[in-house]
Amino acid sequence: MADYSKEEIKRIEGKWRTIWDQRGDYRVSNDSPKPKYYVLDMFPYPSGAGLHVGHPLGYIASDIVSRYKRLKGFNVLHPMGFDAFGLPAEQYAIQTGQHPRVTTEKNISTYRSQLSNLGFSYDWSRKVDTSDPSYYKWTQWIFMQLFNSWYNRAGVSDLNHGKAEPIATLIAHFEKHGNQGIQAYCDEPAVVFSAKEWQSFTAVQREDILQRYRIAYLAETMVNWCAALGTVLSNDEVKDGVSERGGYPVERLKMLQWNMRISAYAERLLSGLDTIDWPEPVREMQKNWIGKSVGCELDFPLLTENASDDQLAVRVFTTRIDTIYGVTFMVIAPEHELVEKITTKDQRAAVTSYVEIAKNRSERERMSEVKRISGVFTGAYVKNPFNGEKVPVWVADYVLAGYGTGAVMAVPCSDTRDYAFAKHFDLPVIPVLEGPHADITKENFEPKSGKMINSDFLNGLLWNDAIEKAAERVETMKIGVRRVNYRMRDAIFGRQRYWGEPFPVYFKDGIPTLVNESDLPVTLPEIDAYKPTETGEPPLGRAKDWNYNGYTYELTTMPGWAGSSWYWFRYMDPQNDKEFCGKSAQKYWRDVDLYIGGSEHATGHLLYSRFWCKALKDLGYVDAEEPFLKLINQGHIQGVSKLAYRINGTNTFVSYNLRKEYEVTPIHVDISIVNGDVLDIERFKAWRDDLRDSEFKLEAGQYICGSEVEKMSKRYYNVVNPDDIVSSYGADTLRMYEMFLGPLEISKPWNTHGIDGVYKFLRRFWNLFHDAQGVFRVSEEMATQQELKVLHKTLKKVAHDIEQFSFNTSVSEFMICSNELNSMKCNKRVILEPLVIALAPFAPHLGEELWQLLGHTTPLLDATFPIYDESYLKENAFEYPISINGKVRAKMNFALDMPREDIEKVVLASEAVQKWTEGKAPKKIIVVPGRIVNVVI
RNA sequence: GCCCGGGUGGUGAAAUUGGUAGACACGCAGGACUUAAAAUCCUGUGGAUAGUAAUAUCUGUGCGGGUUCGACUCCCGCCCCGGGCACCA
Repeated sequence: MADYSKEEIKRIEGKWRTIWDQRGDYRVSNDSPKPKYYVLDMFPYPSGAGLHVGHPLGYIASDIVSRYKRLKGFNVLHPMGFDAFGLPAEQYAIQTGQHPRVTTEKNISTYRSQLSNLGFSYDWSRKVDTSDPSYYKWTQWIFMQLFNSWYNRAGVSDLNHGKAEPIATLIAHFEKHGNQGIQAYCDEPAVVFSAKEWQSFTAVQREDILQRYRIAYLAETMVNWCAALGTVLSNDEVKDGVSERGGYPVERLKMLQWNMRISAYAERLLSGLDTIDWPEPVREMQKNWIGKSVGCELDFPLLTENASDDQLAVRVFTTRIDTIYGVTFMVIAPEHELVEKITTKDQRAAVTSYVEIAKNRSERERMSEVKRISGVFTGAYVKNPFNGEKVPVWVADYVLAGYGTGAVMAVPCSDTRDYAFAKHFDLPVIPVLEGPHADITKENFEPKSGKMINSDFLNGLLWNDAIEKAAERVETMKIGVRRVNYRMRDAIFGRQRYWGEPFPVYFKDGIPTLVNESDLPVTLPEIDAYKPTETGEPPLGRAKDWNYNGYTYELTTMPGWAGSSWYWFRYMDPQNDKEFCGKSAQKYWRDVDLYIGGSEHATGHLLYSRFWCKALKDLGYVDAEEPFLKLINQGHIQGVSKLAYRINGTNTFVSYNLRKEYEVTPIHVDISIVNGDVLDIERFKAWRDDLRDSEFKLEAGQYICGSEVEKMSKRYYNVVNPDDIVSSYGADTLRMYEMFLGPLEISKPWNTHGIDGVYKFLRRFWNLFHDAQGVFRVSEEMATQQELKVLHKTLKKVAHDIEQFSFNTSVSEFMICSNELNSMKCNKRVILEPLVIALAPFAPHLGEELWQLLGHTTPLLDATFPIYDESYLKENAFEYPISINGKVRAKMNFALDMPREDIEKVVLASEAVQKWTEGKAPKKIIVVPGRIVNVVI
């Protein structure tokens, strides 16, 4: 007796997991004549809460694709691992003294067992763990390569391209020519030096210069310091002036920090987006983050009575050089170096106090006061180089020191911020554009519109032609150059934390120096507590006897994104202890064909990974310019929280529809003690001690809870554990149900209501193979045309849907197929066997069991996905809807190869059409073969 | 404010990309089996009107207009929801 019952499911699924494991079905070889296909999931951070039903959504999809591609004859790499360094384990360590390694290992093993319950086809022998020394050895090694390189822009026509090269080539150049003739992407060097000077520099001075060129470098930078977390955060970890994790306040501080010169790659990161198949929103986000703007940089010479100052000029960056005749004032950032120098005596007091206030205002305050206009006149004037007009210079904090030159030429007639500023301080506005949308005072204002006026040689031109012409003039006048600016800043690469990769760096006479490659990895030392030292050093400052030949190590650790910026390479060759990824593995797998994960990583992980991939390519270690060819963002499964309403100041709860009559505070109730919307009052009282004496105001004898859709989280008591679903329905049902829920990319709340439908389908499918007594039985008869048609229609749709990543419709397709076969009472092997193969990517356990019952001894994954045959789908006739004036009024059958004219004749002569046309000849008749016949009267 | 997505039954959603809107599933209603319930199976199910009925007609994809023989799909204007960016010159 084998009904597809709960017990039977448990038996089947357990059995196959064991067999897969023992037989090694999912081991992947790097040496195969088959074409490769690499399917990657964004690896999880193993949190203490374990997996909830939302996590596997993307993993299920990628597993379906992996299994499908294997059946299609590809050698598929489908690995899984853990992004194991991170803050929660460390916070937990600070509170409990428990070593983060211990917590992390425990969490990893929970995750692994939860994942294997779902029947994923991962090759676990390729598991990576970013916190394992054998892994982070190579993270450190990559850091060393980046430290030892610079970005050369020479020899490339487009200045913004170029590539990373070993630092030795730069030093060789310095020795011969100083830093002249170098086209490097670097911090503006304060000095230009000759070869002679270079040779005269001390080691410290030389290193100081090299740091300006290295791709991984140490520099004094403004950082986002989060005192509560005791660490710096990158820009993408700060949201609205508070930390993304925990929501603690963040302030701007200047600190000596490790950085990554990602800005050197801005142009390649941008143009590379056109070569990869990624969702539009992610590409947009990366484009915005990179923030390219093309314009001009030019000098406005300072006008002053003081003769010694006449060298000074204010350099501005503008994308709208065409509007230069509309400049009526100039604004520089409070932090601008010229503020000191140019402010006149009369204005000094006002300027100093303004600058003081602006500097002390935190980023957060500055953001929240975006709309407030403030600024102060410096007393200084510059000369507009185009028309010689005298232009007053103001200081205002709406101009940012960190972007462009920290100074703007204000054109109030075409820029809304400049306009607001001009209005507020009563500065003049000169219109330079004329057209229906060119008036800034009007609602329909459009800055890029109209024709130039009041602009001398530009008059009459369109704005974009004027930009071109004005830019030419700037260059011929030698007052400036065309320039491209990027909003993207270099990435901070250091944390004042314990649980991260140590830097392979020590300090020798104040010079940051790399350890020998043979001394990698630099392992995390044991320390007695995981918090900063009393003197404010990072936790690693507590380590005893931790040094490199007597020299002190760098005490910060690498940020969370270090380990995840190259992990897909490690999966290709995970055991290699000579290289981070061997050449031959690299050649075979090359890049990721399909990457599935959440869009929250759009400007973090996904950008850093592209950056490292490009840098490694420049240095000759990898072949791929882009790591992830196709990206899919799976949506998030949200939780449905249940709420009870407590009357303020009492222990009485009112039912949902009565809550408006009282002052109430909603509290989250554990969803396991709510049935539908009805609260189980006894279990509620037993749930928490403080609720034992609760009283209730009921409606219709029941307590009804409210609901809210929010993030699935322990904190809201709305977590659904996949293990629970697996134990009552089985992994196959859960897998199919999660796919059935809707399109992969869409976020949706979890509800278990529909899961029965999927379970019933699987049971019915199972029953096709079993007789009324539950004994396995298939017929060896030939299939009928009709049965073959059902089979091939299903195969065609399912294959097509999987390739389109439209898994919800493929599940529906299987249901339709099974319903049809059921009503035909078809139990023929020739029909059922191909369906088992096609269904197996979705329901691998069930598939494998039926495959075995059908008499196969080899793994199902070695089978071939059945090829559908169009000829079975061909109809010789088609039932045409006959529409009259757009409305379907009749249906008629015609052979598919029947000529249009003949169809027209028959349709016109038909009774149905005669009735509607009342005998009159129609205006027009349109026959779309295989679709519709439309009669227009 | 700017840039992306998206609005289809009671619910989750389909729609071969301009060709019978609502497939498939949940829920609901009715029926069969059963002493009864659960489970299972069958039937119906966007709305309105007419009819004992089979059925027929109208209406219907956020709102208003347009293109077309034909629009959920394309174009213009508006409303609402979700996501991202936010003084970037």
